[in-house]
Amino acid sequence: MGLGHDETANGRIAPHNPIADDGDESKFCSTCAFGAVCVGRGVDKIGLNELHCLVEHVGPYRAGESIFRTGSRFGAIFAVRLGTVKTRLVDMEGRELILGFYLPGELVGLNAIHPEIYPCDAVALDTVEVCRFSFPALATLAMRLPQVQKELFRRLSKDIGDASLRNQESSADERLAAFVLDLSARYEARGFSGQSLHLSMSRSDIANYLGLASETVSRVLRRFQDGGLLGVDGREVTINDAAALKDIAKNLLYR
Amino acid sequence: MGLGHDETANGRIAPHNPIADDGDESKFCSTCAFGAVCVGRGVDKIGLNELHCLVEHVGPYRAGESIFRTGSRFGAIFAVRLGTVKTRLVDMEGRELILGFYLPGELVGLNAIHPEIYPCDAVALDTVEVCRFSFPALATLAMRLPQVQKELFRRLSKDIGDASLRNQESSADERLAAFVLDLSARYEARGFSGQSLHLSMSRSDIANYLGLASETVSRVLRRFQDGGLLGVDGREVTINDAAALKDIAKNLLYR
DNA sequence: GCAGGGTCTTGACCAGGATCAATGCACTCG
DNA sequence: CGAGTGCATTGATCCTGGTCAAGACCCTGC
Repeated sequence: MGLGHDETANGRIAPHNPIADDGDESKFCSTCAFGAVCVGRGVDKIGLNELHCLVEHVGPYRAGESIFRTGSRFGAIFAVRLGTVKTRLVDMEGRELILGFYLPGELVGLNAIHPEIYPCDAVALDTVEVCRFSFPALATLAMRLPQVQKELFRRLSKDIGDASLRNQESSADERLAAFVLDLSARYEARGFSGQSLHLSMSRSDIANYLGLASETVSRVLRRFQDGGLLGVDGREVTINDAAALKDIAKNLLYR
Repeated sequence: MGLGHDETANGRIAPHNPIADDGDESKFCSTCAFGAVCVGRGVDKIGLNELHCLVEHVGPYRAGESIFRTGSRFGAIFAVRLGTVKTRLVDMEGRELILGFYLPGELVGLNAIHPEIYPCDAVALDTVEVCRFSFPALATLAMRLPQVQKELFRRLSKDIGDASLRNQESSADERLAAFVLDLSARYEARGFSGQSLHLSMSRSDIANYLGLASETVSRVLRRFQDGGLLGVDGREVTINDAAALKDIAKNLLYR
């Protein structure tokens, strides 16, 4: 904890990767998925303490390591504290299907409640630390604290909406514009810069997630750069014309 | 209630459309989304009664009528009792995006918990009756009955998994094979025939849902029929070679 | 019966993006 | 330092499935 930098798998320093710092519990909670429950919405001190007792800090994981694996028994959900996590399936031909990317403060593993085993892998894209919430304990707590139950319902419901919106068929340009704006908004929601962002994932991860070929991702980013919409330098992206991007992505955005 | 047939908007009789009959409460519950909670899993009599008290029967709706509309305040989730419901967005250019189809026994509206307004329309595809569950009441009940809470978590979680699987990029053949098999399995899970099924939705609804053109749906169905995989007669479909279909759809199925 | 309006089907053509292939680039390690 | 590796970029070609257009089929209502 309190790492001042992001050390990637190959040891290089990537200072842009934001951290949900919990050196100060209240600051941590302000960026965490359950922050609203703990801090903002009138949960009493006892409930707050119980939630904190229930949390277990895990990590760090290095890039490529798994937080959980497909098929293992579901026991907990995870809030990302540091780094970026992707979730993925691997089909029998060994092809990967990326389900989502999770930034600091976001919750991973909600899709495992139903099957009671994790239906996907959760893999660190860079150095990752997480908070582990035992789900049985959380559910029990939710029996007593309406705010906790409500927040769980909300989070689950939101993920349904987000996932089903992604089903819209759309062009490569729309998808990429929406992808960048979505990342930007999520960083901003946690108090980080939404203007310039670091993509922790490879082009082929992005492509896979968006249902495109990685070559297409390259080409579209290039086109956006040439058109002055984005600045692209490897995995560093700056948004230069958010309005134009929003216009391109408009059909994928309103949620 | 207890309608012995399905009367569509134009008055024609379509005897194949299954019904989640609740003339007998216990039979109804056996096909309903909450059946497992009420009947199968050790909820005490009091809890069962409370759940039944909370249910409100609504309908019938005729084809094209809305159960709820985008933007209206979220107050309840609905279990389909009779007929088929689709959920959809309409974008500013008036184009429709179909999010899902719901058969008897399935729950509609779970994606509305988060935004607290319905994020989509729910529209009857034929004559529809539903059970209305006030969500605040249900959440309150869930505070006391672990099985109810658990079932809600499970349903929400399942919808996340289902929605994100649909994001996989795949060919028209894969999508249609998976679509038919999915419908078949869902009918079967409720005790109806999975062998021969009636499609309540138009070709263009299917196409929209699958991210295809309706012409493509026609062509692929024709090809499946010519290949002996399906029997297709308008909206009546029979599955003749489930194994072959599963092989085509294999990458979209294992969940 | 016939006209009218959906929905579905079929055909011809076209384009967006996938695939294949080559090259560049950055970093690691021997 | 130079080979090796993985990722990113760019170009050339091909194919799936979308679009446009016409016709078939079915139901309804006059």
